[in-house]
Amino acid sequence: MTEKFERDLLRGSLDLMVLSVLSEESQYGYSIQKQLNVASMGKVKLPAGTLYPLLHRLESDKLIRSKWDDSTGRNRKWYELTAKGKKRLTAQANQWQQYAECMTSLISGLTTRPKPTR
Amino acid sequence: MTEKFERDLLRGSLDLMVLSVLSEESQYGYSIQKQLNVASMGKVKLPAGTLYPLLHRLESDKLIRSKWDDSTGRNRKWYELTAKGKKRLTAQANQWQQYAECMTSLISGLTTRPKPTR
DNA sequence: CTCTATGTATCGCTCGGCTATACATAGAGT
DNA sequence: ACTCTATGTATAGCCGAGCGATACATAGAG
Repeated sequence: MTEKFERDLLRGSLDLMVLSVLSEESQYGYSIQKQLNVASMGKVKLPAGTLYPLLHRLESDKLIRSKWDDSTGRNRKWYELTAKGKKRLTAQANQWQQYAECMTSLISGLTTRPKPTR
Repeated sequence: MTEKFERDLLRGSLDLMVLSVLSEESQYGYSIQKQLNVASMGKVKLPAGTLYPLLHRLESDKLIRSKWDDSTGRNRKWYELTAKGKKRLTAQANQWQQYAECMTSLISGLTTRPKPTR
């Protein structure tokens, strides 16, 4: 039934996904994981081995910044977007839109493409 | 201006792209390359080092089959979809559609998501 | 007291995209 | 003739990301 997306499908958009869920407010790793799962209706289940290295990479790229905070009971590492991260998010989202249009026309317009030189 | 898509964005859909352009008729590597470039308005430029190994992989997976033919003047390796390849194309296309919807709602619906447990 | 969910982290494998390189032919321009 | 570009296919090797496995710690439920 509703199985997960194949691993490589997500390859190019995991950054964008994570930046997206961080765009509204601070989140910690585990909440990002859960939220993406819910938002995708169970089709995106980021393994911890994917998520945390990804967050570390985004942070070392200065797209997000982190802060440990246990004032909510649990000691969690909260992430938020930097200014650079917000710009990146917009740019990535726009690029993804173009990419999606491109793919859609490719998939649906199978009968209207030019033929190879014979 | 119109720059190429970032490498990883395509990572998960190159197979689908190639299968798509092969869905109508036989093509050879170079024509696939050109056609994807045109169809994407210059944003997809598959390097030969990407394209040919990809085609070999698809062939060893029995999704396409090849045949050398120089009856058109140039000796080219023509590829066509196998039955398995056609099924895969349909499945991949469907999965991509779902993925696209998921991503779109994620990107555009930034204000309507649930909040993390505080 | 145990079991599950929560929460973060890293090692190492795998696999695919890409650069560089190689080689061959057709056609156009000088 | 010669050169240059486009056409055409192929592979070696590097690089980087996703992920399974593993580790460790705490909260809450039963």
